[in-house]
Amino acid sequence: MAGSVNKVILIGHLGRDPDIRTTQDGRKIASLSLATSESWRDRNSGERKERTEWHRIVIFSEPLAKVAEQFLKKGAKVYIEGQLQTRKYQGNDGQDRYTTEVVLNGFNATLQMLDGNGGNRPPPADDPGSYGRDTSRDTPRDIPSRNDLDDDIPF
Amino acid sequence: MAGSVNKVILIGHLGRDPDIRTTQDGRKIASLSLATSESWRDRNSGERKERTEWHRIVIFSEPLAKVAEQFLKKGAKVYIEGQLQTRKYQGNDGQDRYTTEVVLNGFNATLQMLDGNGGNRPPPADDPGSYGRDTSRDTPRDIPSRNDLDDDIPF
Amino acid sequence: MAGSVNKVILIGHLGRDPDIRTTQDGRKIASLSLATSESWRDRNSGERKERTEWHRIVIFSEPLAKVAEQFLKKGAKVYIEGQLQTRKYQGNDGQDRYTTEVVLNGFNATLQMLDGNGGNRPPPADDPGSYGRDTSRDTPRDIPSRNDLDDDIPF
Amino acid sequence: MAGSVNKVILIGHLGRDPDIRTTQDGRKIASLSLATSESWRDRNSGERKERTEWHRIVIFSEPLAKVAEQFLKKGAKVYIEGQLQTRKYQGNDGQDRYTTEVVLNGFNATLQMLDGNGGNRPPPADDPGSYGRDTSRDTPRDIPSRNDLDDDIPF
DNA sequence: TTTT
DNA sequence: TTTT
Repeated sequence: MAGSVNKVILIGHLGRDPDIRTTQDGRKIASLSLATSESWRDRNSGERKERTEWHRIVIFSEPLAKVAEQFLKKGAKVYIEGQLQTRKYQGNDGQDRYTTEVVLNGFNATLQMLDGNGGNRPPPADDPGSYGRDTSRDTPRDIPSRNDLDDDIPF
Repeated sequence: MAGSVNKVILIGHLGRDPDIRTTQDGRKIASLSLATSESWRDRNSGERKERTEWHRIVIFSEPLAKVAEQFLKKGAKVYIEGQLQTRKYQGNDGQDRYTTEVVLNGFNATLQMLDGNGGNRPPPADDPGSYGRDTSRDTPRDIPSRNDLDDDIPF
Repeated sequence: MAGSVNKVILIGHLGRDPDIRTTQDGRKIASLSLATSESWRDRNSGERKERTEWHRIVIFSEPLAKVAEQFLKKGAKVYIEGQLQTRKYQGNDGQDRYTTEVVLNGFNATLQMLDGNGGNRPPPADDPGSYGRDTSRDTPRDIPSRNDLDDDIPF
Repeated sequence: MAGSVNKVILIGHLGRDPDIRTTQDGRKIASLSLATSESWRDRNSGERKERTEWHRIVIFSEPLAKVAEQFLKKGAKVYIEGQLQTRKYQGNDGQDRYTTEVVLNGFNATLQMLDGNGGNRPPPADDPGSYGRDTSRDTPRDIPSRNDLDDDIPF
């Protein structure tokens, strides 16, 4: 479609260590569970409210997946730029289900660490601290089909 | 949480006319089905590929919902800024399911028409053409609980 | 710096045809003059106000520069994603001056046409209508130094 | 203009303590000097390059200006969402000059602290840590005219 | 499941 | 200098 944009920008913390998988043809894929929260004061009661949202992040970009593997850990604060994708999968009961993910496929994706050491682990000697855009895979053709994944459980 | 960001930016076309509902306490809520597409040339085959993604947009901001109701129609091209929210609902089989939506709640939300007349309808005399940020409802407290909605089907 | 982001997102109209220049080593660079406007009703007087902002866009990404050259024209509506850069130049009086530009250098840049024909010109037979991210030049090293430009007037 | 967007998203560090001024009618305005950096490896030489960009941030939104005054300090890491504005001023030589700023005017603006304590100062007892969108001033009418400022030097 |  |  002419002039389409699909962009997600998130800043939040990882709820657990990155999950790293390998496709049948040897590429690494990282999945992150990212929390964003907002808090506000209720107009009526005056009490403090907080709402946490959990996001499923899937990193198909291999350089970014490797960064996630090496440098991110539970608790890490990150900036993420990706796009929304919803995919169908079969539930355990055989029925179709859908899940929406924030996909980083290198074409348009960014991952930035916002704390010094990517979580609660002491920083490695070669910790990049920051991280640029993946420039090695930059067209959508690089998105592995879901069939490449050797998992049978959606997430 | 300190320093959290949850932002979605989309430009696409409506797949159908906006769906307008009314909460039990009389507020209007609009739902949009928005398509974004990307196309690229396959690195190997050289053939042209296209992928369309459908997004469910829910407008809790009443001014923006009214704009949607009055001015948007199937085919309209829009710019949307909102945030990601995933909510649980009961499937027909009684099981928990989840759906992820792009929510415009006035606190952080934008809706802009990018074509002259909001779709394939001739423009009304008072067509605003553009549309600013909702400034009348600007805190999360304005988000109606899902229980306010008189629907029993998620979407 | 660890975790830095520099991003500009604009939707507006071109005030004139793109200006195309060629560097000494043969690369094309396009400059755009882009208007964004906002309108609102004054809280006190109740009258309608409008403010237009002009942005100087510089496209170092050669694929995007070619798209600008071929398909954009005065009046075209575009979506632009780039980054802020301020550079120093010598005024006619020999004094230092500064100008801030929105730079599209392929590393992080997007240009999307939002109207069918890129302005008031009838669309060419091969009008792409839309336009993807530049993926051929995707690191900052591709930014031509200003000395490459064969102009002596800043803009 | 129909469907216009003017948005800047920055993550960087403050180069100095915020500068707080007061308008003639008593409103606070904060100015920040914010650095963003990018680094990459040169394609030819293979050496590591870094480029730092300095941004002038002007916070007209009074709640956000107060947050800046109370909680930000040289070295603080912040997320900023604002819009581009270029204004004319008179140089010391009487000639017109222009400066481009990232303006946070409450209508569309966000300021988030990304480190615990807003810089190198120990966190105060009531440090908010994070900070929501200004919702008390949300229309452009709140932008003080530049004439309100009691400065005669642009920055 | 994170974080403040 | 654009656009509505």
